[in-house]
Amino acid sequence: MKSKILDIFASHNEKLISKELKRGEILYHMGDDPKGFYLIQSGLMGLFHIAPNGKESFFRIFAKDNILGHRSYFAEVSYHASAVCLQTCKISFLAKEYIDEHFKNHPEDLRPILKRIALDLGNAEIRIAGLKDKTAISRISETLIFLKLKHPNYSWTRKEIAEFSGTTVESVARAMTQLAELGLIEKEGRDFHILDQNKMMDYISEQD
Amino acid sequence: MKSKILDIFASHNEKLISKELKRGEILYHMGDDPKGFYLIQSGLMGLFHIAPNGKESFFRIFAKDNILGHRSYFAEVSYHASAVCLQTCKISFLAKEYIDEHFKNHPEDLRPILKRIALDLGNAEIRIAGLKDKTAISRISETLIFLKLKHPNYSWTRKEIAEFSGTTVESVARAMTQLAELGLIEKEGRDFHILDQNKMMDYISEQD
DNA sequence: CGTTAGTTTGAGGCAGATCAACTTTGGTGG
DNA sequence: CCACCAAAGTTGATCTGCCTCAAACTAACG
Repeated sequence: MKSKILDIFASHNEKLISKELKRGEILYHMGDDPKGFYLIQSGLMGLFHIAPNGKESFFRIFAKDNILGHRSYFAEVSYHASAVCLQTCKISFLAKEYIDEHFKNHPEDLRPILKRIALDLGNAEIRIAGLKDKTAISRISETLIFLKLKHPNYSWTRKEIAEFSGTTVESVARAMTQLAELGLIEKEGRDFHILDQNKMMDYISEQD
Repeated sequence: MKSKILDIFASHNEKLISKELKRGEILYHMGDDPKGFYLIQSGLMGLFHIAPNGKESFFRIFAKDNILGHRSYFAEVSYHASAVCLQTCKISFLAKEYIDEHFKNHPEDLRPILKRIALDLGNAEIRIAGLKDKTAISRISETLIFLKLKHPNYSWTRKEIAEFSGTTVESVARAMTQLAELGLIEKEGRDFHILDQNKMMDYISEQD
């Protein structure tokens, strides 16, 4: 069952503006005001926060058929993070006015978005708790599973893994070396594979 | 402008179940399945996560006219945290079935809830970033401002401040001593007052 | 192949947690 | 009303996980 959100884009075909982004390009910046929704047709995007001191945090991933920019639109605030292209993307943009109109006519379509955001809020809060009660290697292991299972073909960089797990590039390198020695993952060039997810989950719970 | 959510409770007056909770009592536990919405008539509640190793995280505050249990209901998952009474509460409970029905008939009422959750998601993610890029004293200072401005009459404990800021009781005590010496806050028994919020904000930005 | 971005490894430092001992507060029951 | 005492808060000493800094290595792309 596909989200009804796609229908909003489908039914406004002639109003859509297409964009193409290459790795590293930015779709929108922290602090910008939301102008509408972005639908990812293909590729991979990440939502990142950059602190005044330069430290980056990686909040969420967006892939094909995901929408971007919806949280700030509904919260009625400017973007709290920047949307960055991880892998060449084709993106459709639909302006605010059409979205306003759509939800006025189809308020029941709010529900799948509410569900998505409610899930994301739960995940975010679990990550807050994890930053305080889990070790670095445990968060890194979880992140490897999460990112790799979600996008097996994309070769995640150590930096992305670090920013998602709330650690550093060096800690990720050390953790991955250790996990490889334990036979839980396998390194292949810059990429990696998860060899035994169950043993890895067990390993995570031991780390307390 | 009051949220329309209150109307859902008002219009189901005869269906409501009243509860009264005293400090420390639990409204629902992590892992329980949502059975409906809770509306706080008076008092103060907190949403807490307890890790296997015993470490607690304080996610959100709920006061008069706030609803509780809505996130899990819309996410369609069990509670990810426990709702604990901080100050004697009067609470109304409205069962799921009435809520289902209400939103089927009034899907436009989803919007204020979506807004609330979208804001909470933003706040949660900003807290994730802050745990990595801000110092302990900076997070503690922010937490003092946030908690005290939101509920000036409630005497927040060092433990609550610690669990909200992602630090420890001892770090909070030390930070508060320091902030008092700087003339930014004033300690009065176990309670405290913020003397100069602007200077305190400046102080926070210096901590990088 | 050469260049550069990405990765690894080592050494060292430190912010903040932990552990422990002591003090203060404020509620309550005699 | 006051004395008591358990809970809350403070302070000092120590410890440690992980970050930081630095330097060498290597994959991948043009």
